[in-house]
Amino acid sequence: MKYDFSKIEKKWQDRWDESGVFRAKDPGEPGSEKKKFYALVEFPYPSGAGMHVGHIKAYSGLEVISRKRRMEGYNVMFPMGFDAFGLPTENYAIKTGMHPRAVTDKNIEKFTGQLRRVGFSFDWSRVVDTTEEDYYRWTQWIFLKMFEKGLAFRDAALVNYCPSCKVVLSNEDSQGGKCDICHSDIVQKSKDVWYLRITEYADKLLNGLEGVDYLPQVKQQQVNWIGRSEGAFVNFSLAGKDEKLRIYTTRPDTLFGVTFMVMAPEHPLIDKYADSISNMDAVLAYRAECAKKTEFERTQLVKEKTGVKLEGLTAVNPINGREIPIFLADYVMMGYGTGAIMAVPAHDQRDWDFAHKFGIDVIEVIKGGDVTVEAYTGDGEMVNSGFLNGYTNKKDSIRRAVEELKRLGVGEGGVQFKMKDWAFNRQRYWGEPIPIIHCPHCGMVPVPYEELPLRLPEMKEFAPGQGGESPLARIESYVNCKCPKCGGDARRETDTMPQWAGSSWYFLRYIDPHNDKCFADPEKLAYWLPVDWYNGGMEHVTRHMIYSRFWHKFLYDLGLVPTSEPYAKRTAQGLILGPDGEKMSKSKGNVVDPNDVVDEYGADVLRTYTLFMGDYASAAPWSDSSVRGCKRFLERVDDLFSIAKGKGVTPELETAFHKTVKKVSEDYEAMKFNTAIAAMMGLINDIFEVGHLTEDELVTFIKLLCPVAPHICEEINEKLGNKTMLCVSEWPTYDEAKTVDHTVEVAVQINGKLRGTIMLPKDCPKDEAIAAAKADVRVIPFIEGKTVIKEIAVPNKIVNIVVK
RNA sequence: GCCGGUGUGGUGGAAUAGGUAGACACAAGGGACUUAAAAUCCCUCGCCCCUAAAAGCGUACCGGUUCGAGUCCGGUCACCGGCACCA
Repeated sequence: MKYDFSKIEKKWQDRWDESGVFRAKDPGEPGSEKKKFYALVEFPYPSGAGMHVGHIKAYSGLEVISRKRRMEGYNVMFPMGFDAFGLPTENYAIKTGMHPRAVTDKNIEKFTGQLRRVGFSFDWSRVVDTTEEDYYRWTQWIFLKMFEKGLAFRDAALVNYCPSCKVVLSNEDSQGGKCDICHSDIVQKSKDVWYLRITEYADKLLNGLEGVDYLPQVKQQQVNWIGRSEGAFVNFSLAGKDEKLRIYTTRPDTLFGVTFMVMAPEHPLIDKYADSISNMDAVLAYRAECAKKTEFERTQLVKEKTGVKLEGLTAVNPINGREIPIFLADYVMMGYGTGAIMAVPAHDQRDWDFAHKFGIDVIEVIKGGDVTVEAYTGDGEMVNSGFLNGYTNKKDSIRRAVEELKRLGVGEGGVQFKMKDWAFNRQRYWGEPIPIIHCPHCGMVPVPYEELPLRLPEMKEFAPGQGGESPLARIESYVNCKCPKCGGDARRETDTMPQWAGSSWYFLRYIDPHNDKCFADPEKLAYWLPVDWYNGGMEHVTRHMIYSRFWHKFLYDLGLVPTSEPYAKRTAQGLILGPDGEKMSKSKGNVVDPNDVVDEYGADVLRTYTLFMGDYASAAPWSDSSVRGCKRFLERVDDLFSIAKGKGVTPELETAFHKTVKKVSEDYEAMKFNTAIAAMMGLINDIFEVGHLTEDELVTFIKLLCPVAPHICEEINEKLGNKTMLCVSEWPTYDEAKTVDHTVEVAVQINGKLRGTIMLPKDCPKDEAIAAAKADVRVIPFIEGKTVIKEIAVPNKIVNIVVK
């Protein structure tokens, strides 16, 4: 007997909507006295292709948790929105001649339709769209706060530039030397760019990880991204000059092994002492050559070291007075540390390679390897190192070296981070305008807060300008303005913000999405924060999560949000691969559209399958035939109604029910949805074997299943005559004592090999279990005529008899 | 190269304070019902073996610890993710 899913799914979606059961209650409203639970999923980028089933899986996890929490009596907020600024929309708009606004609206409508059909329990009254004026007004507002505090600043820099998209990209966006959006090669270009000083929060971002419940891999990735290293700054003097060459090292205890210095080709001291450098031509040529390479090429390739020696300029080791040569080499970067290093070829492979090529001395200072063959990077006894000789512990020798540097006044301990400041501007139309005015007299002047939002002006042609100019620069009426400070003629900043901006604080706006006085009411923030559980993809745990944690911590320091961390817990779902086992993509033609699945099988089947297909955190390929298995399961659930009679319990099923309630309750919490569903499948198999169950038991069953397949469960509940909707009824409980069987099957092993099984009463004493095992007909042949050496009995599990 | 993860039937995957490997599904094969098909129901389903039982072999590979190892330890290989000349 098949149920008409298209009819009942629409019916229940409408009822949930009309009754407002999924609306989160703000402080003061009836219902807000309950404990709050804020579940957050990463809001989608509304692309023209629409959603694929991977989105559904990403939201289904916390959908189940949210529905369970409501049944457990929580006031739940589970919101949804759209991260809609960005290049794909703009590129599509340029291609088709549509306006990005129209494209965005159309895509959001499509996404909303897809989401609605799946029956998610989102609070649709809180939808945010990062491209709406009411939203980006506050994105700009937060930016101005950062500007006010000196965290948003402008600086000339070599930037990653994408010649195809005609934009400047952050390092994060140009990983691998390729543009993140169009995958063309990045080139280096000098330009004035906006930065957010995220490095100022490096320590806070790192330390904050101690107090949050993130998946260990998530934490580890963030730690690596921030990349804190402890070491020392050392000042080498330039021979014959009153000048210091400052370097950073993580191994100040290897100072006696320094045989040369390396500076980044762009190092400013080179220009300052150009007169002293006799081979300046070669130096400049080398520098020009390096400028052609991207940072990726400089750092990525395992290539032969290149470099050039500075003739006429040498450095002096402050610890032993030794005069050493200075080289330029592109393996040293201006952007990390001080742009110069002390080279210890005996104990750093890069330095060793370089020394080997240029015929420089190698001095061993740590025993343990053969430094004539390769660098030795392990631990060992310090040698050839003056006051450090004899140290064997790395920590101790470093501490001693730092003390000595300090005493001599030539250096001090210090910390470096791998994380760089965040390049924050794009020369594109479809983004938040940066609300800054450039005045020839007053410099950079913020647009007054009361004039926000600074609206994105209307344009017909918004293709980027030549040479990386923002299209906004072409609108005279926009560019030309008066300085808010002095009233004189001024020019407006024409760059826009990157897509990461809007997603850095959206979880705050959900809390109070319609507020026009501030980004969110403090009382509401105090009630809802922090986000109790945030789920999303592993690909966002460094960039998006670190950026948003940075914004949140900034707002916390201003006293504008009540918690220092935005997210109390973070989990991640795995991808859904195409049926061919490849990552789903339009070009491969292996994308599965949730609408097609809903049309053919219904939303409940789609939801069940995305959760049943495998471990939630792992990638798994889509399988059409496996979807049919979930359909059969739900049809069998529907069939339960016809065999449910009377009240009370079915004795044969009682233990199975208690076990299943326990298992499903626990598995949902651990996001082990696949085994939870398997347990319910197992139970339904048991029920059909018995042939009947009670109405009470059926209610328990559909309550367990309803977070996964809510429509069919609500329908059955109604057919049973229950007036309260299942989604607001109480989560079932179980009796721990009734989850255990009275007789258990115990395995019998002889010498560790399974030879039989025996049924024993639960908690049967060891000696009785062993006696029973020995008496088993299948076991007797294996012990007859042999000497028993040892007998092991694990209660309710196993008996192992060792014989000889 | 470094860091992290994974490796289990034809397939997706279960099972780790060490204790009956393959739960739950999918696919496949056989049967029932049907004029027939679909749907549904029943049976079989790691390998070896003509079949069945028994025995033997099986959780990437090699070795170790243990009464007992998918699980712990050492080594090897493969794949996936992240970072990458980071001083």
